[in-house]
Amino acid sequence: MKFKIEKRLEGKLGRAGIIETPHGIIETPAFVVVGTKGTVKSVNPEQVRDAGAQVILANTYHLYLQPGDEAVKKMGGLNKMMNWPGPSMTDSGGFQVFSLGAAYKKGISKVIQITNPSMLIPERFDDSDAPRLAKIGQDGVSFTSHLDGSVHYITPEKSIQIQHNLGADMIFAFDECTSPSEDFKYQEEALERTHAWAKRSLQEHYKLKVESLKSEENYKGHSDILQNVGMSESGKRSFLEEERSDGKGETLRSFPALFGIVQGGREEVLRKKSAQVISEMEVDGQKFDGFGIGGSFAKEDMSTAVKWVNEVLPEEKPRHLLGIGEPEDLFMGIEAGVDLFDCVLPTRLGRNGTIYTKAGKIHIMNTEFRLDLEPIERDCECYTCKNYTKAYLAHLFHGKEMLGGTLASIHNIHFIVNLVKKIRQSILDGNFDEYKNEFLNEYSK
RNA sequence: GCGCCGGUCGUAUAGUGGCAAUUACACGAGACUGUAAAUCUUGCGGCUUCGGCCUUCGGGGGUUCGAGUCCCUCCCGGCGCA
Repeated sequence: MKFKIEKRLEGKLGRAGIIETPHGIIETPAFVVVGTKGTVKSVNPEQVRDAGAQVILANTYHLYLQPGDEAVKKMGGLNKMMNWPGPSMTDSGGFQVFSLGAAYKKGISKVIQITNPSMLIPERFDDSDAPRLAKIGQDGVSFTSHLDGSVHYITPEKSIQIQHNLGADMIFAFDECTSPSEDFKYQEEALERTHAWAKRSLQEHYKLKVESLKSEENYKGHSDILQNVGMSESGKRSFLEEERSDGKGETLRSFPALFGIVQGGREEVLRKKSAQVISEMEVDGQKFDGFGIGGSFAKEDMSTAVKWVNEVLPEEKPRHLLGIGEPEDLFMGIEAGVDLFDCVLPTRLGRNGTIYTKAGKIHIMNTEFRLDLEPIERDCECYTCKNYTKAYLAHLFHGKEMLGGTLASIHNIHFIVNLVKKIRQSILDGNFDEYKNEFLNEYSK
């Protein structure tokens, strides 16, 4: 994986760039479409592509449970299995430490409304005996499968092994996503754990790289490279510069790029420390290829937290703001130097009948749309808008027809992916602020 | 004509003396941010100062402190016998 910055936002952290992966390039900033179980729910890869998506993200935990990472490997890896030709990523399972752990059955998620102050009580609310499917152990996390109740212990090493088997282009270190309602002491404790796990993730990643290079199948024809294995540090470093060419412009061997994850809750000290530690972390000269910014946020905190982190992270590597995706958040993140976003909202909202428009979100099942013969947006270029009316979509949803969720998801993916593309273009054209104001004025009026 | 069964919120249902009345669907509104999610919450007789108040279980009458529930009668529907 390579990353190149093309243009910066004057006086700000934002930038537009290009990531190169074995499955093609990603023009950044970019929105990554989520396909947790190796499928973007309700839409096929061609529809995802046609909606403008460049890259998708699947989940380690879910694919490990079903069908199993070995099965995915046998099917030729994530991309081949799901017939997705473009760049791909996998999340590490770190979010499930939170969603199936501290957040389990509590109705809390990535972004917490500060309007509920009880969410932000200063002392840690000890509910460790509350029912949860994920429990943090000595050196990993034990998960009780939501599918069949079986228990699985996931360590950083295990997460990386699974992700190597899944074979995405970009993978993430195993981390602990914390809730903003945790107190400083817990955030600090969790952060140390995340850092220790990051180190182990990096170690395991490096180890698997070396093993893979040493293996028979990779040996063939590449003895020159392998002679370096086990030799000097500089030698190791040189062959580990992945995606080397054999002189004919072909990639010899591609490894996933590993992203380290910054945590630290809403604490400035912890966020900055984390960005520092993660960006400097190395194993035998190997560092993280990019960075994830994780954690559950209070909406009001998100912008400052992202800025704290991106001021510290090295600018020559890509940054991914994990799980974030409302339009306002995208402008905020891009302005603050984020290159990649992923979020389930376009597809989840779509399936549940909420549709993005430039004038805000609409509930397609509301009475007012039952006889509305207009497309969702007259000037939208997506398949849904070019071919169907709101009345028909409303009918599909009322009738519980699967196509409703599909068409709404296609539009929502198109809407969000292309919003980010337009923001990127505004950076290149030098009119980011104008575009931002113009869009947000109409969107939130 | 006689006998039996039945008529409850849009629909289908629960309810056999304390009931503004069960459940499901439909309908209305809302939520959803590294997917336990094609899911969940909530409203669904009217008014309300949220304590209540009023009007409701085919129509009418009655028994009772109290009736969707018991009695009488009428209307409507189904089945059976003539």
